[in-house]
Amino acid sequence: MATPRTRKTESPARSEQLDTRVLENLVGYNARRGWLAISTVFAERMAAYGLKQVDFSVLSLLAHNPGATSRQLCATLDILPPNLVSLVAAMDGRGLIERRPHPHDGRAVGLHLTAAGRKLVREAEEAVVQLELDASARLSARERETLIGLLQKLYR
Amino acid sequence: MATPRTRKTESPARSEQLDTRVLENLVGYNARRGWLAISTVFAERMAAYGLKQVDFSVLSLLAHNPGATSRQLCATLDILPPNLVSLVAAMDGRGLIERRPHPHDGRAVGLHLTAAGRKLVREAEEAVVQLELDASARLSARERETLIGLLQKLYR
DNA sequence: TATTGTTATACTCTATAACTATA
DNA sequence: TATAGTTATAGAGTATAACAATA
Repeated sequence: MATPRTRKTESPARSEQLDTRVLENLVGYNARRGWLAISTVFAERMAAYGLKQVDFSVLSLLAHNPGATSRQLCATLDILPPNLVSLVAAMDGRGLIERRPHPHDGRAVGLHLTAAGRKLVREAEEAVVQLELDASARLSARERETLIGLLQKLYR
Repeated sequence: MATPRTRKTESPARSEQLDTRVLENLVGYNARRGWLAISTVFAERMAAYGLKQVDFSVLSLLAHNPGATSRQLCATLDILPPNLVSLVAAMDGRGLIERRPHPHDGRAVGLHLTAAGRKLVREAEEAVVQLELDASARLSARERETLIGLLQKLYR
């Protein structure tokens, strides 16, 4: 164990590494650490596109769900409406999305990617797929699928 | 562009649910959602003990690594030193931990659980184990182990 | 009366720079 | 010169209350 010279039960923390066995048996702890690892790579690579994780999620959803509303994005991504406002405004300011009146509901606004937005999403999705493969390089394709399936059992 | 009633490939976002297939194929997205799900249950149940996730991690680490220093906790949990200060102060103020001079390094402070701290950790660890089982109830014991192992391949 | 989108705001979490005392 | 712990502070991220326009 970690008993350098003298006692054993009193001061094991003198060694550099701590015993993390309890935490390492928790799904929550490991899910957070795993997410954090990927998150770091994501931030590094996607800075080139000026996209954070939420930004990417929103743009990608709009690419595959043209005309989606803020409310739908919030419900899908577990974001609170007030916190989406500035994000959407920023995307609009960058010319990546357009707000059009919703065809069936005068209160709502349909969000659509612009041509520039579609181009960026295409590149960004490729970059994310690659970054994910790199960040999970120690997993086989089969393991990666299994991991995703098990994670979805936690929240879906 | 947006053809409201006739076409079907143009405005799919009229339905309530959005197509999330791209995001659902990403490990990062799923790890975050999975962690968030457990995180919610954790917050609900552990409020009774006055412990957030970091608080629990720190106390649990100290239970199994008596005399660990702030620096070691920071390195282990990926916390920045300034952000641990108030946490440790709070635990001290609640009478859960004690700061003792480090035996071999005059700069460092060894952190130790008090009797009250040890009692709380014992109860809290039991509660967390139970909460984890409930939050991952849709996983078999084997699946839970697999999930943890795969997550660790992402960061360890 | 309920819902969409919004403003304003507060609270928490995370990050950076700089200081002190020891090594 | 480098490290452990700390202070102060800034910036993200997340939360609530309240309002206008529309249903």
